[in-house]
Amino acid sequence: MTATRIPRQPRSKNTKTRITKAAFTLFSQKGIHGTNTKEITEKAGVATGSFYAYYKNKKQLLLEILEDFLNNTYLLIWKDLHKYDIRNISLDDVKSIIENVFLAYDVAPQFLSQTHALRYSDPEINRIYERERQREVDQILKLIETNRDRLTINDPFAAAIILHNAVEHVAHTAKFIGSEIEESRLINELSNIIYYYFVPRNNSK
Amino acid sequence: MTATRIPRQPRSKNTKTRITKAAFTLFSQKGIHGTNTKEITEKAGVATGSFYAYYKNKKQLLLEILEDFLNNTYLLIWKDLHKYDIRNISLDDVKSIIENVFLAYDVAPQFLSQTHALRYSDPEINRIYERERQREVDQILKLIETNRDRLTINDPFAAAIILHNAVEHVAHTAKFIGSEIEESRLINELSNIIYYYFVPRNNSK
Amino acid sequence: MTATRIPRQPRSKNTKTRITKAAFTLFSQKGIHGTNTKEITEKAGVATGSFYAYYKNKKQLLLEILEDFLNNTYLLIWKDLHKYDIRNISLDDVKSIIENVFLAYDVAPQFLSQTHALRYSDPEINRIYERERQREVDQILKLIETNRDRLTINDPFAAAIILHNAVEHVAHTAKFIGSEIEESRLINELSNIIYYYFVPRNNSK
Amino acid sequence: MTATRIPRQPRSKNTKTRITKAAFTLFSQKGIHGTNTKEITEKAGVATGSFYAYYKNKKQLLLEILEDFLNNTYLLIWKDLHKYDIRNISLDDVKSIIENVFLAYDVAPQFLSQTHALRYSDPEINRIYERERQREVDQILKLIETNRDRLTINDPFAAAIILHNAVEHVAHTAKFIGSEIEESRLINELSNIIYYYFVPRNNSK
DNA sequence: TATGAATGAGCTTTCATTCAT
DNA sequence: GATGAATGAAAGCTCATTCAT
Repeated sequence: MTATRIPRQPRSKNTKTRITKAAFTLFSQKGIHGTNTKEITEKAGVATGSFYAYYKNKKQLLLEILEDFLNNTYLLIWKDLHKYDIRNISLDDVKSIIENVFLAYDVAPQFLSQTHALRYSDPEINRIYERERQREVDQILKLIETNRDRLTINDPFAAAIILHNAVEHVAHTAKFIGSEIEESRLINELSNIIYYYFVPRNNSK
Repeated sequence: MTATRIPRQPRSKNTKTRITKAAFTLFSQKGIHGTNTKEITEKAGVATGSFYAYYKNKKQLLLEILEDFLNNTYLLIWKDLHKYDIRNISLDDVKSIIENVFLAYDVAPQFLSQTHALRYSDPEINRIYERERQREVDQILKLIETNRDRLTINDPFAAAIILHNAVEHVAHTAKFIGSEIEESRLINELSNIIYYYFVPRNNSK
Repeated sequence: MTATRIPRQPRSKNTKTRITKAAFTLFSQKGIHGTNTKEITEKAGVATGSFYAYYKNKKQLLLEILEDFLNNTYLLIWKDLHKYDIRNISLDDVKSIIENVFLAYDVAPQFLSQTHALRYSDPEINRIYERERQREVDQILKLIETNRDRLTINDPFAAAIILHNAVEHVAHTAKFIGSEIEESRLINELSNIIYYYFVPRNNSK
Repeated sequence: MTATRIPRQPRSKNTKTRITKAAFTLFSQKGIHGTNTKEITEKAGVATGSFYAYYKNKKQLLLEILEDFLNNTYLLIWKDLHKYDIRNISLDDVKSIIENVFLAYDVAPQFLSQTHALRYSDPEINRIYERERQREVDQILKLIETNRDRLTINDPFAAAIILHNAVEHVAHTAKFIGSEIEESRLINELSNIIYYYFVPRNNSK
């Protein structure tokens, strides 16, 4: 009924930005459920009403922030995948790709963790993440398909899903679940697994 | 002030069990945040007050249920890992292990998904999951260590973490994230990746 | 979803009664729109939550109070109409009937006025009032029908509606709209109009 | 602080008119309480701030609209009453007067219904309606007084109030309360009642 | 004069938890 | 042990009104 305001003047652009930034920070720090609108507006230095002028409700704010984040930041890591020439791909190339994914998690680890957590209980959050995941899987798939004749991969689509999933979640685990092991060791070994999956080594140990 | 009641008589044991079962079902169906105590006690056919006789609060209920579930059901899948003789391990053995993990997720997929989602915002939930994860990683690690000399694995601990993570999350993804691909294809390809990581194939394509 | 509580214990019977009474008073004094739930619960000396244990919302409270009031108090005035023997009805009988209606308005004039005002903007309030109105019109209609052959009334149903309406609203007007004239004068003259409608007087002035 | 603006230039006259018209329509459609200032200014195609340039607040807008409406539209029906020569008044004359009142309710039935509803909770609204009512009652009273010696009316003032009230509310009821009976039947019978009150019929049935 | 972004008091409603019985 | 009525802090959201531009 009440249409949300579309900022036209610099003043209000500022207001919306301040709300978004405050929400981003608080969601990361205290969790989505742990943050209420009052806290957001207070941190943003803005009135309660302004919040609802720009966002229909808390949920819509979250969806917008997440979508922006994934589009602007997250995707970038996987986007350049097609640049690699799989015929000459080296172990270091693989390592470099994986390192980039790990780095992506450093941009806003808390926020990613908080929203990721909601995938399984919130269909709308999931939808946004899924769209992104499929884009990323597609990048991997294209890389495989391009050189399929040179690879011993039976099911490229399944492989793409699994590889994406593995890299993604190992990074995720490394960042959020304890610190029993250094990241570099995980990156190294994951690189090995993937590299030797693409480029079988000789059994001549 | 009132210490949490430890059920001794059959009648109250029944009460606690009924609360636990009702909560498990509702948490799975409606999510943790989506379930309130009134619903739990109503479904359990028990008075509101009884809830607090057995549980300090809603959170403690969740922790207890989760811990029980992981101990009694979840762990079982990985427990028998040491039975495998890695010298003679076949692709089908690997597939069988992975299939078991996938099966585990069928026991209570909704509940797992709901609680898993809270790992990243709730340290106590995370602690319980972490303990479990470490136990499972240990099983894999033992398997590797036993045959280390026969394998080309540089960093067994890192490998164990990654392998566990990959299997775990591919299963997770298969169950909860859309159904763009049949599980069997994921299981097959994941088995390939892991098997050929352990048992390098000849490069003689 | 949350079923409203049906009071079983004396303690809670008391609570519901206190809410109802407080609401009745406040609605009368400050108007329906002018009264909020906080005021009601405060006046009732009851917690906010208790309100919603007994009533789904403010609207439902109003409907219940109104329905009770009309059933228990309001109807009574018209109920005994059939006792009158129209063949021997006197001007004083008519006057007595009208006086009773006027008296009915003294029981809770403010509340009647407030709810009456909502008939035209609220279909549910109107439905309740309409049911009552039709019952009352029926009483008048029965009285007319019984003696139709002795009366010069062309359209008894229309007449019943009009007579009911006139008595009702003259009483209403007398109570709520200024005090430019004494009630007794209105009662007297209204009695005349109705009496001479039933019992035509001679034109021999 | 800022005095309410009195429109002098055509442009602003237009603005005020547009606000008034939009408000009239919305009040009629959605009720007074159901319409907010944003909706009004949006429908008027005017900025929020402009509203407060012309009206102190929402209430004042309503009062002005109502007063205008009663002065310009409503009163007209009763205004010509003195034209009737009561010595030769016919049943059709009475019917014609009543029909006019009924017609008046067709001009803006929703608006009348919405504002009428507020009489009993809002003294200022009531004041406006009362002034109007007294003007109308005066018209009837004059008609009676002019021919008092020819009539059998004991208390002309009371009679005027009652007659006005009856006509008014039967029309009101006919328009807003269900449709269990055709208007024409109500008009006919009401005309009978009033006509035979003025011009007693012979008892020679 | 006109604009529309910003304000914030105020409202309804929920629900984990307590406690008298 | 069990009951369920009562609690009240806290949350989300609305909207009449103000005021800088």
